[in-house]
Amino acid sequence: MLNMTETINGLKRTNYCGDLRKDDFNKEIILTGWVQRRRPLGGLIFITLRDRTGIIQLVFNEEKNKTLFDKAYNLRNEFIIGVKGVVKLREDNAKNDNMETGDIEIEVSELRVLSQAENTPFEILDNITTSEEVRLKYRYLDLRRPEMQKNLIFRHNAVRAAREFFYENNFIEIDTPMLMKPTPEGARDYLVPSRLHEGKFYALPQSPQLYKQLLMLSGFDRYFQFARCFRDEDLRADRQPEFTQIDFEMSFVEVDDVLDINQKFLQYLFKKTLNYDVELPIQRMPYREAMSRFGSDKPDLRFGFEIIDISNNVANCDFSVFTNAVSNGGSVRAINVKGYADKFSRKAIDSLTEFVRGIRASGIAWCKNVNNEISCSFNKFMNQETLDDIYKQTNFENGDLLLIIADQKNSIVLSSLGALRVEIAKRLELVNKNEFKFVLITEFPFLDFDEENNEYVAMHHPFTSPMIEDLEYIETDPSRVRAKAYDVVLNGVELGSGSIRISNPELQSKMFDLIGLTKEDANEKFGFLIDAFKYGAPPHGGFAFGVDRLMMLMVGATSLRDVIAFPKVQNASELMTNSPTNVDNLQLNELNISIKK
RNA sequence: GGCUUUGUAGUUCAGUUGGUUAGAACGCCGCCCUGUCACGGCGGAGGUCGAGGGUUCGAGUCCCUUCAAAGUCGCCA
Repeated sequence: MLNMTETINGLKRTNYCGDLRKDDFNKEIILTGWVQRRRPLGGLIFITLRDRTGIIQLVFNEEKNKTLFDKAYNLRNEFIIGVKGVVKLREDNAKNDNMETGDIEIEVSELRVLSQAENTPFEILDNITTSEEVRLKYRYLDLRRPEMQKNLIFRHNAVRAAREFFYENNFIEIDTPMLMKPTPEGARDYLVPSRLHEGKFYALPQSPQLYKQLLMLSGFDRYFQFARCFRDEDLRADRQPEFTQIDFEMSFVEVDDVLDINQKFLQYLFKKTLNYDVELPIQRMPYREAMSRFGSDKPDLRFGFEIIDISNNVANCDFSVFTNAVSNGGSVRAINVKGYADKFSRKAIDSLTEFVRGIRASGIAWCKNVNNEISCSFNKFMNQETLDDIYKQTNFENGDLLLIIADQKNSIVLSSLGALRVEIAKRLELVNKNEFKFVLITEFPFLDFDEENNEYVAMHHPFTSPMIEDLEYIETDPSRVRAKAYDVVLNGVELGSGSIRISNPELQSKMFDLIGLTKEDANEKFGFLIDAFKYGAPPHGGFAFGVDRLMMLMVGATSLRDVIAFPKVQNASELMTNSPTNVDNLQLNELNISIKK
């Protein structure tokens, strides 16, 4: 086996496979690449050669060179070869219109086998049906597939465009530490034990938040960074424990300035990489409006089915499910699946009910109008007048399906209807991957009430500035206070978030106070920041985009794993290297760590 | 931590109320083939049915435990 492999000495590549065209005919060229496919036809052998740019056909003719032909006969898929040859035009009847290089082929004069290859566990092709589990175990093979190469090269181009944008807009690129002080608030930290400080730990950054604010205090004015971030929380299709952010911060700005840079960046990026025009200004929507119309702070605006409050219409009917919800502080709300009533059989509605039960709603009440015949799951509980009132309120007409959820908790009504409208759009195949609907969600609540611990927590982070006009409620009605915090949402996915920060030390200590952080706690955790603010802080604010999510949407992938070279799977392990793993006691002893059995 | 789905050849799957030697396609190997490009034709190899235990005369199929993967709720300042 070994003596079959040859060296590359003296064989210097002149071209990439996918770049050659018919204008190159008669040129002598040298190519390197992977054997995509071998097609022997008796005295002729065709080889498709692949590199990162594409594929091209090589041809070997037994009559012209028997030794070379025999060598080519022994090639197999994924062998790595170098060839010298001449570009030939194909006869008209031998052209392949499905191939970029289908007008030409290479008549080979020299062949070197640079590496042999065993049969791969799956074929190196697009449109394979191989499970992700197998693909990830052999990720290095999966990454040979043109689709994956395309995704990662797209990502490279996007990152490059992003850097250009921020350079051109006067941002300074600065790295912040990967080993930093643990922050028990928010997501769980990935901890790193310190050898030199027995029993002490660093944490990997969840975000460079504090450092970037300090850079503003230092006067860098505009900073950005491609920041790797780590959060030890459970995974989702759009959530990896290790991810990349385009992180930036600006001084002497207000909300509008940050949002303006955001939308200009998106416009630049989409134009440069996809040649797609993002129209400015991007629509803005206050948090409260997003929640009441779409039941989500990351609404997908590619389809309708907005949420309609019918609490007032049903408050006095005889259906206790509705009346109980309303009288106990909750609500009854509906979405009108306009024009699709005939797509939802009784069974389909049952499965939607199952779906919402999974998100804590107790069930769905429904009305259906097919061919002007109305069927309704709750009409026996109310008079015609009330029904007509509901129909009018929801614009319920022939062909429509009305789905109603009632609960004593508004949050359950809204979030389940919000999830339901997305699920319905998915089932009706109403979502177009090539359509990009942006929305800027603004005026997030300043505080979030944690029912479990009966306390207020900062919704964004404790350095977020409240809106000045709401400050008067901060003692009397804290939940009413809105923050100068905003998100960018694309097609129902949160692409990133940011805020104007507090730059006044007194306001900052008030905020710590409000979220139940004592002076001592605050000093212990953020003393350096509080100190820093004493020496002067410019007004500042910033933002961070999730690069992985952005790439996922831009290439039309449904999982982050398709735009990350070596991703983690659902339980946060990596199938290829099989990490995390046990470490030997020597390593643990040095760190003074013992594992509890 | 909870819920749902999945696990059978290298890969993707089928496998009936529990019943003979577990099948197909693609891939792989061999032979034939001078214009293929998802080449074609003929022949062949390939299985711990995720693992362990149980019920049974008999288990891929039923039960229990466990492992792995996907989605999701909680969680993600």
